[in-house]
Amino acid sequence: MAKWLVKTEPSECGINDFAAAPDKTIPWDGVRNYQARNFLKDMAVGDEVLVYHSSCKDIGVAGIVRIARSAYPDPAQFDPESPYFDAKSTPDNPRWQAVDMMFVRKLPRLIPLDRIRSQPGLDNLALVRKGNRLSVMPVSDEEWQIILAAG
DNA sequence: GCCAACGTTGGC
DNA sequence: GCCAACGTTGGC
Repeated sequence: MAKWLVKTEPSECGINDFAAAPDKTIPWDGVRNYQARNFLKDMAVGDEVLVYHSSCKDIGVAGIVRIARSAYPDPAQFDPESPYFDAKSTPDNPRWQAVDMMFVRKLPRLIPLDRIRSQPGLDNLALVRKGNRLSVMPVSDEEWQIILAAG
């Protein structure tokens, strides 16, 4: 079972939104980067995902969710009203994918980015590499352990 | 708010 | 196919 990390702005959709509706699936949509999209396609039901809060006051890993539905065409790409609309995408040949996620748990304390940065063994994790903007990334079992142990 | 780093676009 | 210009990301 693979493991992942996703970045999100908590003002948009953070761990608290999952915690507030623990029995509901929440679509993870709006990813508009090809590399991230390809990782979404690799996600399988049951995979666990670290939820990382970015562009906010408390930056870091805030909780864990899991994949409830594997990749399907992101409906937002077909909606002209949506900020995620993509005129070059068609239902026959959709560019962008979404998955559904579900709450697992909130960490007792957020694991701040600088804590994660200071751990040895995370050199291959895109999150801590300089200038990295990838918003969906794989996390190895070892990296997963290191990150959670830092909390 | 600043700005470095990045991905994408589009002219050539 | 190259690459400059542009818009966005995201930490600080």
